[in-house]
Amino acid sequence: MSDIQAAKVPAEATPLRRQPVQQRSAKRVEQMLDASAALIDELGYDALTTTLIAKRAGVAVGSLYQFFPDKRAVVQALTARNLERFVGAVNERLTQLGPEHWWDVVDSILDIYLEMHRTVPGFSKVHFGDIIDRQLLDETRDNNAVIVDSLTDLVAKQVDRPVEDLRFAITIANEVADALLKLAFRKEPSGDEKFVAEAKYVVKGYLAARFGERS
Amino acid sequence: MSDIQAAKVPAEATPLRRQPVQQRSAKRVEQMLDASAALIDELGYDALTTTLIAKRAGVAVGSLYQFFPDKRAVVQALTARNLERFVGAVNERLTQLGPEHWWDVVDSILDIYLEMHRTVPGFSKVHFGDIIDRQLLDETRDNNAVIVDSLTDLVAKQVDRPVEDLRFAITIANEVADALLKLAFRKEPSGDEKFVAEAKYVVKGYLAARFGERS
DNA sequence: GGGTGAACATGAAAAGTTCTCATATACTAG
DNA sequence: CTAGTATATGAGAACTTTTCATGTTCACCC
Repeated sequence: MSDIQAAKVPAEATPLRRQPVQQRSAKRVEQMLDASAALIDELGYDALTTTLIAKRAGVAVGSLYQFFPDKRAVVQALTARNLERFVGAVNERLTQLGPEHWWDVVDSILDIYLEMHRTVPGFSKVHFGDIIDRQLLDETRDNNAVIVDSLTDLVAKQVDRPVEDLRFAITIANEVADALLKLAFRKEPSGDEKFVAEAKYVVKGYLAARFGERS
Repeated sequence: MSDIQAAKVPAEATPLRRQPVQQRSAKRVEQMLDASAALIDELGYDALTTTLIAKRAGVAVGSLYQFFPDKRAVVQALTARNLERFVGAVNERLTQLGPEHWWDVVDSILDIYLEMHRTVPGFSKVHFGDIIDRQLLDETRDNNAVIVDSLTDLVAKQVDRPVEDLRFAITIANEVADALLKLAFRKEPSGDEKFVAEAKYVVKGYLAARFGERS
């Protein structure tokens, strides 16, 4: 038993070169991610520089490389953090409100997504399913599946359909929602209302058709 | 009048530092784009290097900078070329087949998109509405509108609705199709059939609902 | 409360990229 | 055939990424 305990792997797809152990370094890593987020917002991904990140975070470049293998990993970690926050917020709201109809769940989730777009630095540029992951990460793809899986479980309780069918439909819905909300934010920095509304309409329409339910 | 003629701007949003005038240089520029496409397919956008592009294209780095202001511009130009080819193919098929029902037009367009994904180097990584444009280009967004506008004209002849409503719906449909087909190609390099089919289903379903028609 | 080893911090410099520019050659018009 | 422009080139200047040897801080133990 103790063997099994001891055998727990630190992290499957570790983006970090070394996991921060002490609190001070954990804090530093957070600072670096914050700096990255801010810089991505300000300058865009291409103009991002390890030196800049370090300077903004108030640390030496070397410290950055103490934990991250390379520049990509920094952005990857930021992406992961954004995803975590999103999933966390979704879970919180779902458990908080108790089991509602999935119809409302869609609204809740999209609202959280909108909220994060508007308030979390770097979220609009770097989140699950966005630019960088597609290019750099493959681990995140599994993370994306986390969302889909959570939702699938939830819906499975309300809809009598094979789970795989549900997962498929939710995967599609997830992708559509992401694309349309991104479009909404491209049209207008704070998210064009008309496009947001249409995103909700499309997603609900699709799911209703696939789940064979009405509200 | 001659003034007006002479005043024609070389190119509004010129991604090129200098337009190739002689044929030999035009060919060289094409070679550079070909090289970029191949390298992006092989190594990904991040590992792309101006030196690599030049070497692969069989030219000196300086030649690259003779025409492109920077690395981004190269990818931007590649994106533009991909877009042009796509629009060209779409127009060809549409005029070739004559005015069909928009239902079939959707199929045609998605099929062309699939075809290009499978045969044009770099298309899956860099095309209108993809990775790089979102980050680097804003001009391309207008190009994207070209597609939407073409389709809007086409549909306007068949559906009696305000043009702006049509344009909006087609913008949405375009975005959804792009997202879902990208998903299909992420699932499987040659495009997962199940996801491709669902993409068509979703797009048609949405448009039918918005256009208030059935097949 | 002092010792010890691991974790952490640092920044100069090695390695690698981007981009420039002075120089040389190819075209094109006349 | 000649001037003038377009194009080609690659060494190197400027800037980034990444390494690493060196010095500090922390956690734990006696």
